[in-house]
Amino acid sequence: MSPGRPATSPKPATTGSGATGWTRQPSARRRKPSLPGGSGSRTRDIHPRFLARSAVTFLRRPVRHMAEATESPASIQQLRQVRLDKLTELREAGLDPFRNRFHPDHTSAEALAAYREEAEPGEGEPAEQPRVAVAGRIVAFRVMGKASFLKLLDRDGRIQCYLRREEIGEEEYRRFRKQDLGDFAGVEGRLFRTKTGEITVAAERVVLLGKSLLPLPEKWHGLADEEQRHRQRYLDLIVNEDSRRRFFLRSEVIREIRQFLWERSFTEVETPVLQSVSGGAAARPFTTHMHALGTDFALRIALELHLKRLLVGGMDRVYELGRVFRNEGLSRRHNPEFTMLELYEAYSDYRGMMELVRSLLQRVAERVLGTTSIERADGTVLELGGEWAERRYRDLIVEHTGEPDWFALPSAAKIEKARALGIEVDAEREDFEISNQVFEKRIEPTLVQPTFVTHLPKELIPLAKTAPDDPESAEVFELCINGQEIAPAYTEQNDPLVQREAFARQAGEEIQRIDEDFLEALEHGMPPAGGMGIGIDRLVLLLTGAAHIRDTILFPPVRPLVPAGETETEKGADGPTP
RNA sequence: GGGUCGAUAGCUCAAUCGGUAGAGCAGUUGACUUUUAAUCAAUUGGUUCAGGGUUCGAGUCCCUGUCGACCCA
Repeated sequence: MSPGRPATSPKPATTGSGATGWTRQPSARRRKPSLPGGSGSRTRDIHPRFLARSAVTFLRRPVRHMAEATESPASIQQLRQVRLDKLTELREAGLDPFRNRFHPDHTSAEALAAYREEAEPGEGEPAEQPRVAVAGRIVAFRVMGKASFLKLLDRDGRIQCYLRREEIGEEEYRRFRKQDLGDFAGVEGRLFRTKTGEITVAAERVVLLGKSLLPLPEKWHGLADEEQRHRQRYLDLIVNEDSRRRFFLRSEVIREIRQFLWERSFTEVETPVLQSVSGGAAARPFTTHMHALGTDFALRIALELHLKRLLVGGMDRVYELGRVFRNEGLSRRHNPEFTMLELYEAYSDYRGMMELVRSLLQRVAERVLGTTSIERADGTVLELGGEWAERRYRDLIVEHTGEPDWFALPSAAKIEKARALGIEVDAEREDFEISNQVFEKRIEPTLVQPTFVTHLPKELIPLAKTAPDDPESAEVFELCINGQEIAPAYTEQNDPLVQREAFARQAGEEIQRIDEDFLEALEHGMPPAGGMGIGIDRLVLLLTGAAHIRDTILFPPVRPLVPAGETETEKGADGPTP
């Protein structure tokens, strides 16, 4: 009986016909019978999990299909088999398809820059161009009879190489024509300019450095499937130039930030990711268990409380650039795991932070993009240069609600007004929460050019000092750019008694979540300070105009690929979360 | 959680009214010594996400499920 196939199948298996080696003997029949061949070992030696999207569909199938693994993606197995055969041929010819030693002395960009324009041939002067050794992945391969062109991709980009049979020898040339897209190769030769003007390496030697067994995605359209781009980011990086550039840029942004803070005498530190009380922000933490101490821990949701302990300890200018975790929703602008910069400067305040964040962002944009003007996809230009606007939170609310006495209105009137603005507010909300809904939904999206929004209601910000000129407000700002919050900054609260009260108000019933250890640190005395945070992922989003925060994260979270039926136990073990 | 849309060859995508599942790239074979999305000729490759239903006949219509994208909460 044909396994897994109903007896009434419209395509009855043709018995025996699949027993020959299907990869080497493509027969004349146009349509293969249902089983690709009896060579189970050939298809079983790679788990289908590794076979791109076919893995997704394969693994979602009912378990009974697992028995028929040999029936799984035939075509990709054939492509792979062809490359395996080439690998064997190479080895039989005494060549190592994964050889170790090749030392490129130029990257692609360095090689292109090394070309000497003044040594162009003509004028009776023979071309005398530098000899270079480059290495990379073959991403284009054009064979034209006795000569071939190929393009190598390395960290700087692409460089073209030109191979002539006459130059590298018949045997070597024949071998090289068997090279596949995706293989790594090293090329040595002199630079020249082709008649279409491209600077190219005229190969004198070509070395295979690493064979690839699986095909690259399509060269022109790249990899389009969003999920696959995240699961197999390495493929995305190879074929999608935008993505490649964005991640190198992200690294440069971080380097410039470190450099800037170094110049301003900040000390970089690392504080614990695992914390017994995760504070410093209002967010649901991820929880875990430490066996050694027999205690539950939470992953940090902010860096703040530990960095302030360091202010107490005398590290006057301190920062951390690290991952924080918030067990909340995923969206275009939110990822549960993200990278944050937090810095604290003793004897500074929110005004000092304004100067610092503006200098920092202007410097980063200038160094990384070469300009402080950023054009969005819709044509709007974000201008980071010059001075930035400064608005009070209350003034913005009054302006946008058209209600001069907004803050004097009773709750019911506020809710009614908010609903009239199309904001859903439930009746249980406190007054400051209603106002903040208006701010987040209606005002923030309008703040496209850099704007410091200052004097937020102090209920929102328990870790900042009260503004001397406005007892209802905290002495803070939120920097908004491109319609979203980029950086909050405070004049930090250093009065331990006021801090304790604010924590108690915020914690309400959950009094056990107050970080007593932090309060004790404050009681030893903390210098006055300004503090600030910047979401690095959002900053990269802003600088690159990426559509989604996931596009700024190399490996964003994805649902694990697990064969159907294996997830049940895990679900059971974890239990439902309240 | 709700709504909308989607899943077809390794990749990017077609498939008219429900009537023989196709193309380009990649692969294979051949031609070609300055190409560049090289070109030309031939050719391999399919569980149309899964399960059920309607029908003489389903990639297409209906139901259920899985996964994903977007919008909303």
